[in-house]
Amino acid sequence: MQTLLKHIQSIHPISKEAEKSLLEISKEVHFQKGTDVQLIGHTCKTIYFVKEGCVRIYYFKEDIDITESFEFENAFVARAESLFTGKPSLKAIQAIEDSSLIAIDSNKLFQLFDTHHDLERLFRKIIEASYVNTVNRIESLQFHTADERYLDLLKEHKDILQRVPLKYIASYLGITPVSLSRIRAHK
Amino acid sequence: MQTLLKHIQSIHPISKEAEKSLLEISKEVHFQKGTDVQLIGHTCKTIYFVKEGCVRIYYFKEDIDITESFEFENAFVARAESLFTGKPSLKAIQAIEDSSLIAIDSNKLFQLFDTHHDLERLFRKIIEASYVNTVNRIESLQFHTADERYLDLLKEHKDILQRVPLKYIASYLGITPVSLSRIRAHK
DNA sequence: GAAACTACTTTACATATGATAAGAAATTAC
DNA sequence: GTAATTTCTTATCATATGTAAAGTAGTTTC
Repeated sequence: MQTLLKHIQSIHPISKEAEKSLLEISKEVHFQKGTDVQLIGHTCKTIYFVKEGCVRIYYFKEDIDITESFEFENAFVARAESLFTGKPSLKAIQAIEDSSLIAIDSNKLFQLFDTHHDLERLFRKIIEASYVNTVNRIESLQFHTADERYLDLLKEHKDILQRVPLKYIASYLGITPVSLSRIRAHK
Repeated sequence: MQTLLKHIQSIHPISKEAEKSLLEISKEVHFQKGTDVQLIGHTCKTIYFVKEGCVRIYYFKEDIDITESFEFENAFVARAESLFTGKPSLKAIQAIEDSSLIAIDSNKLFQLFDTHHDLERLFRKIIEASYVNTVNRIESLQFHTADERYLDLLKEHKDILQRVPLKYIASYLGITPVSLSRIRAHK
């Protein structure tokens, strides 16, 4: 749990009481490579923090598996569209490697916001940062070529090729595995 | 200002005192069609609420004008990547029609969060909703054809063709104006 | 260790989108 | 109201990506 507290500290320091309350609604969970952390159709009631390993959010479009996002160590993961609307999610979370996650009960967390103002601020900041990331990703998808997006991804996650199968990377970039192979061959 | 308060009410009701404080840091501003509300290179310190008219966020990629987003009546607009990081923005906000906006001083707003917990919650929810929107937009850019994206946009904003020039719509969809013309011709 | 399966690459062809240029339509300026 | 400017469309050609199929390499299963 120290990893989580340390990460939080770097975003927005919170009181000892808030830390204690947060830990009370958190627990460490483990998932084997390839297994689903959360299933399609399930309403998201948990926010995860990746302590070790990596996960992806994915969904199916007409039977094709599409990776929406990856998260590695020291990042939060949740299916925002379900967590913030209360509707069942069309997406799943899957462990790409054997992973240790810290699961935070979101309903209890939202309740804590009433008594711990600093916790709400912390999570506001986390959401803001995620929002900025997605806005940047839109820019990337809107006007960068697949080629540029591939190179940008490698720059940002230097070890992603060693950790994540290319087929997941392809759909994340918005292209087919065949097209990704072609791009890689031209380097 | 009633429009703003009414909109807020529908998201997360706040106390009379919070409303009063919010109005104290807000003022109505007017922009003529085609003029910039905020300039490129300027650090974003204002959150706007569109009372009337419509605006777009845009930037230049290699001299080409690209529309990142549109906002119409009853929506908030801000350049998130600058507002939440404090860095100068590479983007501008422009009025597409003669527009009446309500300008909220973001630094003062963030200060109010300390005394008005309900205000922070309101804006947390606003950010959450924006975040969900951008996640959905990624999905759209990632695996829908330009054709599908065009039809989706028309469905969501039925009057957009009457209000927004096609060249702005084209770059928003991630395609050239020529390509958009082609898509429209095939309907 | 052989068989089965999965991930990745390569090739050939089809299609969508980009780039450029020219013309038509609409809007703005005087 | 005409001229000038901007916006939009159409046509042509080039290029990137998709689809399908076959082959290779690596991994898993028993």
